[in-house]
Amino acid sequence: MAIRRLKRRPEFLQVASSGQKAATPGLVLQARARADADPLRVGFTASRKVGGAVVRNRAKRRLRAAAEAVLGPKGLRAHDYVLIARAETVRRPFQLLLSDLDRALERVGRGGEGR
RNA sequence: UCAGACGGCUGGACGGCCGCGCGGCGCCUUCGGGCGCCGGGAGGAAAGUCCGGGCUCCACGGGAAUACGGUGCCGGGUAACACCCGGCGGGGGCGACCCCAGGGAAAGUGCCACAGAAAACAGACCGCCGGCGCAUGCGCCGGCAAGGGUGAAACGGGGCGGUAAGAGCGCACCGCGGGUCCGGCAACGGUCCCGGCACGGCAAACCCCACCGGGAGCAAGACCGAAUAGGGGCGGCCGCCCAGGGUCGAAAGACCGCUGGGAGGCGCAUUCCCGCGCCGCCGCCCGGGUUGGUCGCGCGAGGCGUCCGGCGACGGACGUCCCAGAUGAAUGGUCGUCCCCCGCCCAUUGGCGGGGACAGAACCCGGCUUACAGGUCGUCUGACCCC
Repeated sequence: MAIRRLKRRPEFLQVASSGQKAATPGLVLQARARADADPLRVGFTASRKVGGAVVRNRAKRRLRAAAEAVLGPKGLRAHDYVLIARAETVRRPFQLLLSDLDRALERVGRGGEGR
């Protein structure tokens, strides 16, 4: 299934300022509930701190693959998620990266309004 | 076999599962799109953005001079270059080869740290030689610049003669300068003759000479498209000088940018000469397009192969292929097997763990520069061994 992407800078800023946040060794997750009932949306961020262009692209691709696997079945409708890459994102074994995202999603969901 | 020089190629392989974006075809569609099949989807540097072009828009009238920037041995290659090839000159290496910003220093200005006596019209610290005086090694006077010392560099080099000691003072050689002739398209090289040391170095110091050069860049630019500003048209108001015209007036004159010209200001890199364009305020209408979308946007100085010309860079002919096109930015994620490297354990097989370089297209080409684990091929050089 195709997940809608966040693309505009204002959309990212909105999630960062008004959403919730959970940090794990492999990634940082930000989440925000929207008023409408549209499907969930997701965005990816990898700053210069992570590495050069090659490393940042690879980090985004791994986060995208993890989002397909975890957010697809478990993500909430009408939510915006932003996954932020860290230095570990590229080196972390993939199974651990998946469980990182799983736990982060749980922690964020507990604080929010739920389904 | 070892050591080395130069040039080229390559940049992990295979498979399973799950994906991304592009194109084509087919089907479906609520016209937003969806599904299926097929095809192709990162680099040698895609990097730095340092040169040269294509392309696009802007500026674009001519001449002279100036300024600014760049290039700098010669010949060739090329669309072009600061690139490449072949030479020349200088330097390094036993050699294969490598390195050089390599025009002009008798046009002028300037600089040459430290050290050293002295750093550029020469001069004399230690010294050398002669004379005089005496307390025989010092003082004074004169001659000298070969020797020592300093330095990146010391007013030709070292040799013979010569001399009190010395000095191109004399001689031959080398260097330097001028000329003749020969070879070469040329840079330049060589022969012979003459001169008799005059002309230190630095031009990546200013400078001089020769040649070249509009500006900005795909966020260029075009189209579709709410609002604002600028632009065009109409109406009104204001404005320096001259001429024409118009209105009012009997006239004097007054008024009117309606027409032409001038002055002034601004622009065309600067200056000069000629030349060209534009010219303030308010209202209404037309129109205008930031974000967004579409195009630009990949058939090209194109790749590969064969043959021909050329020492080579490269050129030509024929055949053949179509080969990324994203825009919060696709070209992948993951697992397994194998390959290579490293560490540890057993140390024969083997086992465990870790690692696999530099790096990601953004309009496109030609170069340069920088980064890079490893593998591989070819040519050549020097040593040693064998025949």
